[in-house]
Amino acid sequence: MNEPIRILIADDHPFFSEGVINALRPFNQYTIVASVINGAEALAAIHLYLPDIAILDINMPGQNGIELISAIKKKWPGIKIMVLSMYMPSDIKLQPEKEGIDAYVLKNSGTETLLAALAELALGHTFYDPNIESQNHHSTDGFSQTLKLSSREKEILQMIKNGDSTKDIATTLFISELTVKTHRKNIMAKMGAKNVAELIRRTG
Amino acid sequence: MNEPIRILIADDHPFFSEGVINALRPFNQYTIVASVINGAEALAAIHLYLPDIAILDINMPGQNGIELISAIKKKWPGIKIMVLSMYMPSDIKLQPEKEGIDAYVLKNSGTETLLAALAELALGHTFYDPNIESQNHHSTDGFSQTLKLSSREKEILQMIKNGDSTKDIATTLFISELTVKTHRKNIMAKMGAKNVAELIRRTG
DNA sequence: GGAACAATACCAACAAAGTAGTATTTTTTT
DNA sequence: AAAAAAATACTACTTTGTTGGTATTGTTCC
Repeated sequence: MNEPIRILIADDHPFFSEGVINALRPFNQYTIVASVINGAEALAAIHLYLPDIAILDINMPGQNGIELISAIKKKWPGIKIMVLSMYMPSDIKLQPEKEGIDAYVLKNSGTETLLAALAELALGHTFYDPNIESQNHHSTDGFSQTLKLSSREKEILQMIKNGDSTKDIATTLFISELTVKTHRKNIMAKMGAKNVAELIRRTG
Repeated sequence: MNEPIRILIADDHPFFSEGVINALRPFNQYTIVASVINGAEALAAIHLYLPDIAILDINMPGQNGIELISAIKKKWPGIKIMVLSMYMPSDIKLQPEKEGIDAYVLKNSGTETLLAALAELALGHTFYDPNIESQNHHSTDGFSQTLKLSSREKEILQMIKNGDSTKDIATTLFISELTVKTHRKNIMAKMGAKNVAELIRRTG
């Protein structure tokens, strides 16, 4: 028998983690070395246990999941990252590799999908949940541009989501309202949203 | 030994259900009689198994969780309803009893909270997760009116959150755009929001 | 029966957001 | 150094959303 594959799981919903642990119990090629509930604990636990695979929920409170992933990949490039989430933001959906995500699985998929993803990771491959396509395909589908937002755009998106108006944003960022409008327009286009409500739906 | 308390669990995330089942396994006063993944299956399973307690996720795809609850309560008034959810919409938070909810527990609470809630239900009491208070307290705090929305307002709020425009809403509800605008205005006032983004922040 | 609430509809004025372009400068990547 | 991407700013126009009123009808609560 080979060495078991060491897995860390980070999710702020204890029952969910327990469900995953339970699902993996019969397969002794996998060992759960730690189960944590936020990003800070995840970093500490990785330092301590050096898992082969980190299973992360990217919608945890406190910090940005994407930043957590890049922090992990920076320090420990060898660790495979699996994102296990409720839904997948459309920008990530299109180029998960760029964010350092080796696999993603939807939470409403079952054990089979999780096991398939783990098996692929063990082989050094990637795995992206096929169910993700049917999740919410909106009008943008058909021709998909590079939907990745620039950091300025992400900054402004965040402010929009906070309820800041174009004027508010222009004032705090010391730029013209017109510039903010341009960013806004580009964000909308990239995310395929036609108003703020849709924008929020598509970006969590 | 008394009869075990029969529980049904409905959640569209299999791992989560497994986690709950696993957490309850050591306590043989509880039996999970069914685990389903949507509202329609829940109704069928209740008909078949007549559980004492139904644990429901109100954010399941397909149908409205609140409507599911009232459907259950209408046919089977004796069944205790526990809502187990990621977050709690602020209107429900304020008067859960009115919606027929006997207990609610946040998904990021642990086994202890779930067991406490089940114990209270078994005694015929209600239980509302205390962690819910700290979830999101925003600027409106200080003077809190009765923020309860009428059912029409809740319906329209939901459509706004879905990204529907005033015109869209008027068309689907067969009412005047002006009426929708009035509702919109009243919703904004009751929720203390000045734009759609804030509205969404305040209502999960 | 009266008071309060809910749902409907309207008006007017204004603010903000969204659509559709062009264009310049700076930064980053190749 | 050239190319590409990002950030900036502008014009002009359309649509949607927000504010602040009034008003009628029906329902529900006391």
